[in-house]
Amino acid sequence: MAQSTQREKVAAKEEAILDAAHAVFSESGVDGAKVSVIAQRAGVALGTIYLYYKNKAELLDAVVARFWQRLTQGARDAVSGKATALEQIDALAHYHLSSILADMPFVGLTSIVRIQPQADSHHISHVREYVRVFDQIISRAIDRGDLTNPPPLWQMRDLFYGSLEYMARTLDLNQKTFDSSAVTNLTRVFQHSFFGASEVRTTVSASAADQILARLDRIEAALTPKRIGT
Amino acid sequence: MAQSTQREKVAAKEEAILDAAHAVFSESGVDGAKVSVIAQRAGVALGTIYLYYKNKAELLDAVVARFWQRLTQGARDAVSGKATALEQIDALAHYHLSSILADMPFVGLTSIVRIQPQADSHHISHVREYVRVFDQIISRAIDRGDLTNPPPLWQMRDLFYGSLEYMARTLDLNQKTFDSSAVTNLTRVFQHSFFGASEVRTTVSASAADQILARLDRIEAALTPKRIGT
DNA sequence: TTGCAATATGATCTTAATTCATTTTTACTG
DNA sequence: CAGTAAAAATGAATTAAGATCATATTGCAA
Repeated sequence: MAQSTQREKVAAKEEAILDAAHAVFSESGVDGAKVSVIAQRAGVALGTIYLYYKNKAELLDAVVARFWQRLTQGARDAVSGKATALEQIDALAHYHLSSILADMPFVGLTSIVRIQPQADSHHISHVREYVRVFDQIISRAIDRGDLTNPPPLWQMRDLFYGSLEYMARTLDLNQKTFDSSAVTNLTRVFQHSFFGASEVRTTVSASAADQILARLDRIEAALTPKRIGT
Repeated sequence: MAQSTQREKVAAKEEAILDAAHAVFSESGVDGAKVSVIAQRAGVALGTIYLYYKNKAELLDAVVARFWQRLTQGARDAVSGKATALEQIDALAHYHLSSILADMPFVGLTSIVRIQPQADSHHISHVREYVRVFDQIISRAIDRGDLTNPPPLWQMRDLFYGSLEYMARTLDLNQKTFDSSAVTNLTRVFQHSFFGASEVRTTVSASAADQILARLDRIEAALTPKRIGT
């Protein structure tokens, strides 16, 4: 700890406690994690933990909160470069799956937080913030008219995150690493079920090329006055 | 307890303990549940619990095991009357969603069991048995040739159960009861993404077409000031 | 350097899981 | 039906871990 100000020292210690707690919770589960071990790992005395967090449950809350915050930031970054809704969905799915896979033991824990009768309002608001990344992608696509006759947003959201969490569990259980086919297929589901206009599904694919050509013609025509940069 | 034989008495007492445990775990969560309260609720002395189960964790395991067994039986019954794969999927989704909704506080708990380092092999095998109902529907459909070029079974399975669990959580969170549109839309996703639309994926180089479409989307997005008609 | 407020410590307290010596019930025998 | 040995049940005592708090240490300003 080579911090100058007191504030920095305190912040660093808080970080150390959260890091230790994250590790110990991941290794031993919530019940198995001993506060004394967390304290030891963080290089502070047992009582110090209770200076920063009221009890074990609040410590877990803090670790979970930090987890969601980081995840949210990462998700925004992952999506930012992509143009179309489907590309964004694909990028988000890729990011989400690889992120939770990288932290599986901890992710298993987070569902626990929900159980605590009180105080999960924090938790919920963090999750809300996180899934807003997805919601915005879809909302924009709907505004743009990309989705014809879409189901309620929450159903698409639950389909997306529910599928990915379960896939992550399966991959983890089978000692597999990231599987890009899972992401591709999920994106494809979105494409076929929600994005693809009803005609794409009903009429035959043979006309796909014709459709594309027709659309290119339309775009080209629309572009003639204007110019597109690289 | 008006049982005649000793065996029946013991079985009845075991049932009573499991019932009490199920209730108390649901009400208070795993940590909050006191074994003494469970014992009281079951009408036995504290020590008696430990005659039937080695510790609290094993008691939870037993409750969870019974939960999965009942769920499996119910799922088989729910599917048995239906003829086509899509009807069976719809019936299973309906059954699964309403079942876990009816027992949400407990369902939240079950994910915990996975955390315990040891002994979840039981748990996993129960879950495997349960999801076999789904797997068989899909396998038969594949054999029958209903699915052309399907994704791996586990991905469809995780999509199915993951979506439903998340939908259940959302409904529960919003104090909603069963929502049949959620089931309908999930079934529709299966129909459009896996069952129908065989040509789309098989014939035309799907990836190439997708890439072109994605690029068109990007171009179209870049044109946002100008609107392109259909 | 001194004094004081902010921090940190870990022995102590408390609560709840688990054990086990004792009691009660059951089932069998003469 | 009494006697009795095994099985089942009990709850006081033990143990483990979370939480508290009186005391000690540190950082900072005058």
